Amino acid sequence: MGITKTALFNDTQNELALYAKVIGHPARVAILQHLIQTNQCITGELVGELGLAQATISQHLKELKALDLIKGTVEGTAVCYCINQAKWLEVRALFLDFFDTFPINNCC
Amino acid sequence: MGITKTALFNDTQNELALYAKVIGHPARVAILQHLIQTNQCITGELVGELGLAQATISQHLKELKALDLIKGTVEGTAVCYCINQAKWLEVRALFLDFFDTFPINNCC
DNA sequence: GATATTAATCGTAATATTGCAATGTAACAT
DNA sequence: ATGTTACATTGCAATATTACGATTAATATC
Repeated sequence: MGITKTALFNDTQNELALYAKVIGHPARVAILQHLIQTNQCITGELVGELGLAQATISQHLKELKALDLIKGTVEGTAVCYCINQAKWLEVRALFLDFFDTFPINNCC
Repeated sequence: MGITKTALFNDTQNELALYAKVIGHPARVAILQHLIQTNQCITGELVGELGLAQATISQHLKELKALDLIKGTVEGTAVCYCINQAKWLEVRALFLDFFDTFPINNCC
């Protein structure tokens, strides 16, 4: 059906899944990495860097912005994007929590 | 088109996105968490725990197994699943790397 | 062997995602 | 004012994902 039954799961599970999903595309990973490395950049730079059409990049940026992972400010005709540090640290903590609990022993 | 242009991105980006994608569903998050907490469990237990149909759970388990995140061994009519610790640590390192590099200063 | 139990697989429907061309919009430039 | 530049949005096609009923395969039990 293509629709996820979020009601069956708790908030942490849904939240983690939501952020994992947005990271779950190499273009969005590349955008985040680029923003981290350069601290900021304009959309045109990303369109040049990655090999995707402008409309596609814009769409990926929209998804990252929807989850508040990045911020954008208009600078003339250009738009400057950067990581939303507060959110980044929040999501980072979410993943660290998830990965820090791991089984010591194997079985099966 | 629904198809990701993986050729445009580097191995790390594609790998991270791939694992993020599989974590990007609350049912699979719940399965992983349950396996971590109980160290191991059979499919039927998961079907009882989460509120999804047996076929759906089986499908999610298949995806986790496809990425080698979990292992399953047949035990009579049941199948016992557990975390593949080696892979778990590998993926964990991938995400720690990704999140450990973050910008000190904000902009925009 | 017949039958129950457990889980994987198949088939299908509904929805989501990815990607881009075309178009729209806002700010700047001349 | 007109054109230009930089992005966003719209509309669409192709593919992927989610979910489940029905069926199948494998092992137990009687």
